[in-house]
Amino acid sequence: MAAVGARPVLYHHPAPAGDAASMSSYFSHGGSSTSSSASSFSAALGAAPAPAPPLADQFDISEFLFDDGAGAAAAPGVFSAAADGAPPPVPPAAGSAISAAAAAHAARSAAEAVPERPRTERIAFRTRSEVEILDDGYKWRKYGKKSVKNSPNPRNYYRCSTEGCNVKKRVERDKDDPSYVVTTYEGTHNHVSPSTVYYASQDAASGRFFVAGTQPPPGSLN
DNA sequence: CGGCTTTGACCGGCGC
DNA sequence: GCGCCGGTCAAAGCCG
Repeated sequence: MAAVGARPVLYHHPAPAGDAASMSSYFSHGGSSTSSSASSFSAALGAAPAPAPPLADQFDISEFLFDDGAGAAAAPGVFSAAADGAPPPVPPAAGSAISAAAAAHAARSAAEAVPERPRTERIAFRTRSEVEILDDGYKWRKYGKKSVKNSPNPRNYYRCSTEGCNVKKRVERDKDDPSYVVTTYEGTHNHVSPSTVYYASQDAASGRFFVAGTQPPPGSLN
């Protein structure tokens, strides 16, 4: 249930066993700086632009940190094609669904004159959660754990366990507020989530993103 | 029995 | 050149 693989397509897992995370919260898109104007990305499933849902106590994405080391100033297509080396067979539907937001992001990045960077997409967000394993619909295998210098909390390393998919994620507790979990995704899945896909769309007037439904929004096809 | 987690070792990059 | 640090590997153990 969270935005995965640096794209505003939300995956909802039907039955998260044990953890409280259904992607019913909303989150902010804070541009390239970690905590600035966290105002432009709000997602609400189905209807209203969402006051805090009942589950917010357990799962609440409070900050959406776009930490793309990806050179996102390139073409809008980078979001679906930029995984290390091998162009992933992203389904057309997903590709088009992300284009609107990708374009918006690319435009923003271009305006900031991002210098060349390695082509690895990275996206980080902070969630308020008791559990560190957020069920985002993908299957992750843990491959490492490390205590890092600037944090009293260990950092856990996960890799997507789908064959051929080398997306990684790091999970660690916020050193300032242990009730928050900082999750960093790196790379792009070259397969679809086994769960339902929700497509994001952007409101032209407010610039806000929202979940448009389970089919590509009409205006999102470039 | 297969897949996953755990955990210490190892390695490469970077700063001093 | 050296030491530190973050990231990954891989063997062993655990669990369903």
